[in-house]
Amino acid sequence: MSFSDHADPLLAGLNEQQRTAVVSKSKALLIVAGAGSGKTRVLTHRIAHLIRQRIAWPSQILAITFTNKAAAEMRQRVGQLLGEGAESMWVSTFHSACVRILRKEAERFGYVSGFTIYDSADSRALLKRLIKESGAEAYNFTPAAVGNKISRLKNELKTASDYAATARVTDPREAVFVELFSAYEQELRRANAFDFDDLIAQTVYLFRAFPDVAAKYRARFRWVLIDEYQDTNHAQYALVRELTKATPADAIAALKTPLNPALLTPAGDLPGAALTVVGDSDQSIYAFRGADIRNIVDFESDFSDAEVVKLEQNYRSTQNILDAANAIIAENFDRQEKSLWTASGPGNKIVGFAGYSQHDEARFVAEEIERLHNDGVAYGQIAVFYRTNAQTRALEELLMRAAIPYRVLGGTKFYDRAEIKDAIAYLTSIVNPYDPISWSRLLSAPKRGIGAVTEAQIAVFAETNEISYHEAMLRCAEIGIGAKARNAVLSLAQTLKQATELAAPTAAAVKPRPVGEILEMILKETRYLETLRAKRDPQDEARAENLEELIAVAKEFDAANSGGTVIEFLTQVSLVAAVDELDDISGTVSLMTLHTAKGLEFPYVFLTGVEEGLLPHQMSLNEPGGVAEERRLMYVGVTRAEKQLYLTLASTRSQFGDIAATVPSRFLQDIPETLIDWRQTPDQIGHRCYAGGSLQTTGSGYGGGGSGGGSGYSAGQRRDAAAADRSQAAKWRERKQQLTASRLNGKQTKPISFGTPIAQNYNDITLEIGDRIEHETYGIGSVRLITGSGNKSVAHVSFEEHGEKKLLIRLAPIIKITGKD
DNA sequence: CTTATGAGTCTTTTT
DNA sequence: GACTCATAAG
Repeated sequence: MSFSDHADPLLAGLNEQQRTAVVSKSKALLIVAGAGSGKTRVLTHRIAHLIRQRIAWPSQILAITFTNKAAAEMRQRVGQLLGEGAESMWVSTFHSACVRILRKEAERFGYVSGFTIYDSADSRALLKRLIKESGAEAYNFTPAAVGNKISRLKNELKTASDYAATARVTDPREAVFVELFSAYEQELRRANAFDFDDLIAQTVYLFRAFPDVAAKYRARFRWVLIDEYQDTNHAQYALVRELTKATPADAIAALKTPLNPALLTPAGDLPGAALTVVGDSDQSIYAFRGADIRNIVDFESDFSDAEVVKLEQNYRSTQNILDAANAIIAENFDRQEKSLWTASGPGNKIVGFAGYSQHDEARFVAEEIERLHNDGVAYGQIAVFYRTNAQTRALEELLMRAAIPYRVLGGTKFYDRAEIKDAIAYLTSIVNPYDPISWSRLLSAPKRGIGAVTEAQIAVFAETNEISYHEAMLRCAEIGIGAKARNAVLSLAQTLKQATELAAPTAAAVKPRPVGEILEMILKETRYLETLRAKRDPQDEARAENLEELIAVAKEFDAANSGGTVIEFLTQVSLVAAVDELDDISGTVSLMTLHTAKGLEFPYVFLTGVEEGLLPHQMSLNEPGGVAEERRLMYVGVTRAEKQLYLTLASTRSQFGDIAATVPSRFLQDIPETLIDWRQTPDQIGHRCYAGGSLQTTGSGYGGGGSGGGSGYSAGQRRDAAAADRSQAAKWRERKQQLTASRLNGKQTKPISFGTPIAQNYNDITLEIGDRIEHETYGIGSVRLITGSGNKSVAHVSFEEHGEKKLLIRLAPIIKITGKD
């Protein structure tokens, strides 16, 4: 501690670089912050410093973080440093900030402030309809694929007409895609809805189309700070540029409300805001979402007077962990040289463990956690990471068996559950009765005798008369719907009307009711909870409980936001991220994907599934830069650990009941051997085991990818395996066949409920036209036609009592009685 | 119109 | 293996 600490308590305990970053007055500041280098601390202290020194008012600060959780934390920490005055700062994610701006300015460009935010499921539902309507199925378009492409384009700030201008119109597929894209844009607008990507892109368009709006926000936000800058995409980058641009004098003069003259230059211009970005290109892991690493790499050339501060001292991990992390990331060639170091000593070696199967791996994790816990480590200090959500199954199973309290972050999110989406659809529809997605969803939740036909009739009526779906329902007598359906529609319409009245009373003097109350009223009137409870299924009981939980969430919201509207509640709900759920981790082990883990730290970290095909993931291998990104992902995972890191893998991994041998991750080999203390090495359990005997059950042809020799394959089989390995598509085909085969085998060994003769011939008969067969339920019939081949052969059988049926020969419960008559 | 069943499809990461 | 989709039966 030097004596200058006394000059400014905000600088106390900071190192040289950190201080430089905190006090910098640069208009453009890049803080290159290695993992664990205290960047959150630097950011919060920088903001506090700006305010404390009267360089900025709190209201002039816009700080963008990656998650709402991080935002809340930052606001709280700044508040702590200052004692007060942090309320008027904007601290939020890109998405939340944009929603706030859009809600305020929506009317300017034909939207309503109560617009709906479509999540990816909503977008897909809309696209599905559009694909069907346009007949694009013929071109093999799937909602997911179209959605991804549209998302990519929107992240590049390309509209449908932009794209149409560059697309090869001669390609019919391209032409159809352009159609879909523009239909999608139109439908969103008509529904008064934005998708996730729109939130950013439309804000950029808003600023570009309405200079006075842009000027207003530029004048307000004089200090813009962006965290995790390496994960910004082009649209976000453009947004930052728009916000921090200088504004010419004539645009200022055009403003309705004049600006504080102190902000302007003598010539009357508004200079650009000061921009601080924090990031680490080694931790860029969202390229699949359009994140462009160049945003951070090119920062210095983007802003000619940029100052760069590098934070390389790590305060989080032991040297052993850092050495491993450095060794892993050093293999990425196009990076800026940076090496983390710590003063905290080598610490424990990394513990490695290779299990026989994912269960074995999970068992090790569970046992080790138990051991740690017995040694006095709190569960909340332990985290388990994995590459894919599917890996949670084995982990959860073993943790549960060991009675270890755990919590899965992300995964099947609360708000993704069907019953929750149903309830949310009601609220959404109340706020935005023009939104077809939520309306269509609530129609049959719960089932009330309104089917596809009735729905389509009402929808058409609403759309042709340009009225809301609610209004169309009220007027359903004009449509000519059957009496039974009509009653259901009318009663639902009444409920919606009542709810709308509660949420937004027509009389100005009446105050809106709290969200929890409205939700309860809807669930009561629609008898949704009642219907669920009436069923015997325990799953439905769980659903009812989830709804109760949602009501509790709504009431919590009401309590925390007095006078909070349904719109605000919905906004909050639609923008929650996985980590935002991480409020109380004190008593539980945390399970999460490597992506979710970014920005977090834990004393004890298990990084599981360190295998080829998983980390790096199979899917990344064909993508340009894919493996480099996977490497960064591994780096992120490793650097989350403070005290102790575990790296685990399994020599076989089964997905979908099909067991495959695995190969240790290439990243593992980059870590110096001396850093790892193997409890069980991959060699100990390696390929010998795989080659030993399990091959019979997994079948031939799937042994490629390095499992190599030593097996009982014939030369021909091995050649087959190699050939299959050569092409991805062939591999998939091969694998699918095995899957089918293994299922059939499984069935054969199980006791079969119907007559034994059928069981014996279950999956291995050949049929010809004219054969007579007996089916378990259809009885006797004769084969009229055979289509398809191999496993997929289908017999068209005409049954004596049930007419003609198509049966998959391998699967159908049939027995051949006689040959041709 | 709803529900049950069988077949077919897709498996990376997420604001 | 989980989920969706299409189809047939209730």
